[in-house]
Amino acid sequence: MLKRVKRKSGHVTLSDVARACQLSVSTVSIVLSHAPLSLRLAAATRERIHATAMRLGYHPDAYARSLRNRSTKTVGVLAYDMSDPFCVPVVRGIEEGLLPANYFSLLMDAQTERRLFDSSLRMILERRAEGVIVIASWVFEEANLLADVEKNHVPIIIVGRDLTERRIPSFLVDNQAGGALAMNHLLSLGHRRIAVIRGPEDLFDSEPRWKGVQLAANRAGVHLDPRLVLSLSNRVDPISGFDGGLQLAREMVSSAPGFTAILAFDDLTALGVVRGLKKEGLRVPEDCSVIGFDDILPAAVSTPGITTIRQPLHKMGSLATQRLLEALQKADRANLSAATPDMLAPELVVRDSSAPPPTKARSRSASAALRHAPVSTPRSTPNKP
Amino acid sequence: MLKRVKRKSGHVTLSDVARACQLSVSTVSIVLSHAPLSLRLAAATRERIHATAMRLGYHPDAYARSLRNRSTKTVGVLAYDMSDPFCVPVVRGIEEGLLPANYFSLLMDAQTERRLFDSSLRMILERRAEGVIVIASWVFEEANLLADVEKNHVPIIIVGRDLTERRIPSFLVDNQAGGALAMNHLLSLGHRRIAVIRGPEDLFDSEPRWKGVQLAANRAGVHLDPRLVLSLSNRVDPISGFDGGLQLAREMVSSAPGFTAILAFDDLTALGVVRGLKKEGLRVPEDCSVIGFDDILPAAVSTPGITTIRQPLHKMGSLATQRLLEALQKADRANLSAATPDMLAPELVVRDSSAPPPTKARSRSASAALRHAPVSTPRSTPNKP
DNA sequence: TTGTGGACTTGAAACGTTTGAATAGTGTAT
DNA sequence: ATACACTATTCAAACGTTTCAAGTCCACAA
Repeated sequence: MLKRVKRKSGHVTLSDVARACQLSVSTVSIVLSHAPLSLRLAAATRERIHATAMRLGYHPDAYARSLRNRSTKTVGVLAYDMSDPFCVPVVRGIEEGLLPANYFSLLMDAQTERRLFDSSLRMILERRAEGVIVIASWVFEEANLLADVEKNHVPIIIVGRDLTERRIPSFLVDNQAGGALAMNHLLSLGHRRIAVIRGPEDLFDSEPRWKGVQLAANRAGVHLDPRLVLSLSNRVDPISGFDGGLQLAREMVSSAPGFTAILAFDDLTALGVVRGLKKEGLRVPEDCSVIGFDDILPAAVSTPGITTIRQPLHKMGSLATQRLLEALQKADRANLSAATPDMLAPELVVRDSSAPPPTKARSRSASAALRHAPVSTPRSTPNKP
Repeated sequence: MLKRVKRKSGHVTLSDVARACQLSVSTVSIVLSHAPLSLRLAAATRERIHATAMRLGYHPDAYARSLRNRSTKTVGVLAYDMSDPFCVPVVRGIEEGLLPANYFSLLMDAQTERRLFDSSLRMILERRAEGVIVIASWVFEEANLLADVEKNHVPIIIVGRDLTERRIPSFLVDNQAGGALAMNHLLSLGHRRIAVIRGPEDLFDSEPRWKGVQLAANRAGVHLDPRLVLSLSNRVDPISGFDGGLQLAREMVSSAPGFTAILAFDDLTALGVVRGLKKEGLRVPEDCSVIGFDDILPAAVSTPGITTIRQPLHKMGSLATQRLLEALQKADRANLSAATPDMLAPELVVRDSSAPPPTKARSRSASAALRHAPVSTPRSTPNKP
């Protein structure tokens, strides 16, 4: 039985090891932290110290160590909502970037709550993260905490949203290019009467994506029927897009049928659309094609697999990390700043939810189209091809 | 312009605030930490201190504070893989339990890698978490680090796996009941020729789930054709079940057709099965019903929605947290221990992937069944109903 | 004996907090 | 005047580390 001194915390400390070895704390520290001095120590002593530390289950106190070293090797990661499948690959990308640099991620989940966003950021600051990566998709208010981040000279980077207006380096997908990519895919399959479900207003991505969609349509001389352009309402939680897509798809089928494809704001919306179309008796892709955006897991594993525009989420995370680490490398720790966002190229992923439009003869959708709304006549535009 | 002393770290400290206020560090600390003594201080002073702290963007150093207070208010959460949709709700449940208690979660993602599991646990220990919750689904080796956890008197709890053999409190779903629930659902719909896809051997859940399935089948006097009982191979990553389900479903259709339902090990497997059946020209649920297990997001948003056995993931997380917090409340910090696992009741969630078996007259599946393998004759069993 | 130098080990200060004990300042009753 | 009781503020030590400067030994050369 060990004689057990009344202890404050249950943790084994350096001095516990030192006592057990009959050596000073300094010596033990030198050995266990592999300081250069340890080479000057008798090999036998080193051995004894290591053995004892292992036997007692010693683990250095990161808090004391960081205090002394003035370095925490920690990067705060503030995700807006970990239950959004969007966040997961980004976080993974960040962690994989951090690992080889021996940095450690302090992951906070804001759960789409403003209050939590603030307290998480405060936490990150208090825990002395050397840098912060924010994964933000919804438009968060001018958090005055961001000012505190700057006052404390903590470099910050944002993923998924453009905040270069505040000179914060931003990594995001090129939404406009993505919107165009999606539209062009449908056009190239031969679709002309295309419904669009735009994102909610409070989401940064909505506008540029829609712009890309319009641009591509205009360029091809395809008219977008206003009755077939609806918007999701502001989201309350990450998967509300599903219900939105389901609802809006059904509405469109009854109010303005005859479209042969739906371009949805994101994958969850697209999945909702598929469900809605099914309820209305339409098959995907035979009667109506569907395309999403993001390429999250559910899009890949549902049947039919959802054709979508992939955001390089993993890459966004790892690039942001790269950038942050570079800044941390520099001794001066100057605040990062950037004038233009880093826009990553989206990528079309063709799965089974998109196909050429039904031939008029045998499709329910196409016959409806003929009945209510003739295919718009292509117009040539001044744009280059 | 502030005169700026050459500073080691960019962080604003108590003494910065003290200097700016012309007060001592103690005074400032007393006020900013809302110590009882602060009531004895002049209101004006308090005011001045708060204002200055805010102006400078002061945030207390959690490291120094924890060091001094010997309390980190931190619980380590070690998830086996955050890209598995299984983990996300559990973590959410944990965080929601921790929040009101003013505890803070230190989330580590082991990414299904043994090496990372170890280093994450070490990290958690070094960061002086007061307790640990491990979300483990695959069988991890006798991590000797777990011994260190005990040596340091850190209570530990496991979610998703029974480790009471090592006296570690365990929260998990009652897999056997779940397996039976799934089978009974299919039976009650009228299915008699049912295929089963068992989980991989290295997954703890596989065995009890299968046992429940068998039990329910026996009780109903339904024979399970060995050709229709296949196992997933050991998983390399969380979504490998999808490919497995896809593959095995196709194999079964060609090698032993005629079944009217597939009971899949988990939701991703079920989603794979749906895809596989589709490829073989079978419709779900018209030609073949499919049931999964877990109730993860993709199961809910795919079309048809996957009928599944819901694990109360959120609840598992919050119950584990409750239990841990109770232990932390007690001053003695005795190691937790438990002799029997807490098994939570699973819940049947009926969606659109399950339906009564096709009537023989018009179904492809049924005609195949008749051709190759007649429906097994029900046998009565000695079991009670 | 007295250095001298090497090999090995330790003392002490500092990191940013908190907190019980101590100090200065100010009336007020003796 | 002195003691007393406030009020408002500060001192100093400690938490567990790391690291530089400074020990202590001891063998061996002078």
